[in-house]
Amino acid sequence: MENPDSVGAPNDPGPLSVGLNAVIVAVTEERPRILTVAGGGEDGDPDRRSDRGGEFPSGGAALDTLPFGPLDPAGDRTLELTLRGWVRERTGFDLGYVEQLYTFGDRDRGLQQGDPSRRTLSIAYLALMRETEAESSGAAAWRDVYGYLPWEDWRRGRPAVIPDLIAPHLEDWIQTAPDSRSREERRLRAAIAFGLESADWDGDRVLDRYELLYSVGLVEEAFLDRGLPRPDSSTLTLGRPMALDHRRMLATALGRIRGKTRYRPVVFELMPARFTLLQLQRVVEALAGVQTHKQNFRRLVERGGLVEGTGAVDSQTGGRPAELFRFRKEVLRERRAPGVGLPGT
Amino acid sequence: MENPDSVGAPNDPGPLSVGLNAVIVAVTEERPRILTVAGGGEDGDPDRRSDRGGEFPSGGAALDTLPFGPLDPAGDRTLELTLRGWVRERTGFDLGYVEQLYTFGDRDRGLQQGDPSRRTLSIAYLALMRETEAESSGAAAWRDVYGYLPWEDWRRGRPAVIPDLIAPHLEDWIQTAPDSRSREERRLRAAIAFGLESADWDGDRVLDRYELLYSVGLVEEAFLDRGLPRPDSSTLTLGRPMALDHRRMLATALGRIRGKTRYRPVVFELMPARFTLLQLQRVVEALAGVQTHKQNFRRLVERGGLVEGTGAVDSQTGGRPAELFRFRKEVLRERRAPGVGLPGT
DNA sequence: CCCCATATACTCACATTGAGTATAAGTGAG
DNA sequence: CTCACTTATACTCAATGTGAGTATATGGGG
Repeated sequence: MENPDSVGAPNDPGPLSVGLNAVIVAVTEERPRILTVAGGGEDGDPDRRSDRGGEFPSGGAALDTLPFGPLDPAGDRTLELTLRGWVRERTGFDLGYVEQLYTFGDRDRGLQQGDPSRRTLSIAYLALMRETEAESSGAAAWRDVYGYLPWEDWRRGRPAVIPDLIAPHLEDWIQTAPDSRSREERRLRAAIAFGLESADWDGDRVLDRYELLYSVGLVEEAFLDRGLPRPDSSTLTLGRPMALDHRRMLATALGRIRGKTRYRPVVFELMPARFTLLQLQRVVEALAGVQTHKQNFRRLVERGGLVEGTGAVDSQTGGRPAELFRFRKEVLRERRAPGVGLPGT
Repeated sequence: MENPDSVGAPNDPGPLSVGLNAVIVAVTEERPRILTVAGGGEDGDPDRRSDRGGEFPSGGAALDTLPFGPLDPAGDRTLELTLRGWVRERTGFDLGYVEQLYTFGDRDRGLQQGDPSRRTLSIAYLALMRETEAESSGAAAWRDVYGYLPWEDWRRGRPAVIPDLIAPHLEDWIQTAPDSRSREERRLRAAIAFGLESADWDGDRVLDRYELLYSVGLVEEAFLDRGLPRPDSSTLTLGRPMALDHRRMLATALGRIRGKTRYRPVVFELMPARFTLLQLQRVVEALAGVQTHKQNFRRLVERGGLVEGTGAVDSQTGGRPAELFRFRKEVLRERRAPGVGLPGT
């Protein structure tokens, strides 16, 4: 990578930069986590990252960011290889499962970077890692996904912020619609996204919810993107903010994982080679953000042919020892859409 | 758009271009169709398109291409708006439903364009249009999707090309694997993709199948991309080829539609405001590429709350008149994942 | 008025799913 | 060494959904 600035000659990067972001997910201790690096923007030059915190409007602590790497036009054959390359280079991780998520290219997504004339495209990827491989390293930190998206974790019931904070703010937003037609649109959108007014909670609509909260001004990024200072504690915002639109990327990633879990055996990318059914269940629940009936979960994965017993047992359970299972990859041949369904599928 | 070349000054487009492609889908006469334009590459300058046919290695007739538009870094606020803009400009269509599909950025996807040193990124979008709005216009043509992907249409049973041509070629490819381990991998991949060896056909795996056929050399693009001449009739290839990797984009789009139909009411984007249940069924079948049980389909959409009767009837059925239905958007509030399931869900 | 075609209603066996109850097999306290 | 406790695993049952039919309704055209 001799030309780390994405496009054009070093002295004239041109109006358009392209880079790659990675949402690297692992589940440890029943929490879904992502790999973040502190501070830094997306100027395509990782080495200048450390001294750029001052460019954030806040002037305060740098925000968490997702790992970012520039795209070298003459570099690797595929975008995915580029991603794997710089992740290995900077974190030492060899990514396993990787899939492209979405390309973010709004004109004003660069506003936080102080140069509105330049457009930065970012191709976001989702990567899944096994918890055993997920050792923290250097400046990178594993952070709880639900620290950024606290309203998404329903494992211990409906989060209190929804009725206490989100619903009232949404109601205000609905009432301030210009006309009654758009008021009804807003009401429907809010109800579907957050499961209000007799609608069911749909775990997959993570991005809808984040974008709604952004519209309503309940996430800090809504202030930052307008060049306003970071709100102090008198202004209520939800979840830990991230740099640029990285939290939107995270929301996209979580929604994708939740959806895909249902029809492709992606959870196993997050599991060690052998695991108990409870461990598997906890990982699925951590991602889905809901609890499931234990006996039915067992029936689902065992009779569904997703796993097979190994004969070995794990005695560290605190009760009766549990058999260790492994993923049965033959299931891919047997079933059209093998996944781990959850309540309400 | 004063700077149609995507990146850098007009005289120095730089090593990286970014553009948008649209897979615009409509269903007419029980066939899914896409909007194509004849010939042309992706150099970011639409005006030069007409005289570029000679750059294709074939030297023959220009290949069908998907509509393409350059990204103006200083242009519209979002990528989607850019797409809507140039589609309106050039075809007169106001797109309704639009979603981002995938970003294609392999280094060698530009080989067909004659300049391997330049990398062209393309962000592909899926757009759905109602058949009534889908009037052909100018140089654009609506083409049957299954003309490009003939193995995907199972409505009249399993396509003969699968046992006659594809399976034997795949078997050769399996046998020529370097070692027995990769032989087994190939066998599994082929079986899953094409439903061989007791595996079920999975309609959603459209992209897997296209990529497999590409690997095996059964689609013309596999020759074109290596700079070889277009194979003559003595070499068997399947389906109508497209320029660059546009057929891969089409495969991505079809897979996405098929998957999404199952859990989001996207089909209605392709239907007129009022329709009979048989019309709806035909559209769903056209996209899914399979037939369904009529009575069960009715039960599914009617009892599932997806549609509601209007009282009006259509007497052009040839038998008993059919009631006209409309989409019931309230279903979005009532059900978490309202879609049109098909056999094997 | 009868035939034909399509629409629509209803039935039935079977699989899937949500929610329990019951039993098994470890650990550690006394 | 037995009991209380914990987790694992097996089994039951009602409700719902699904695949595949049969039966009936209602138009048009000879």
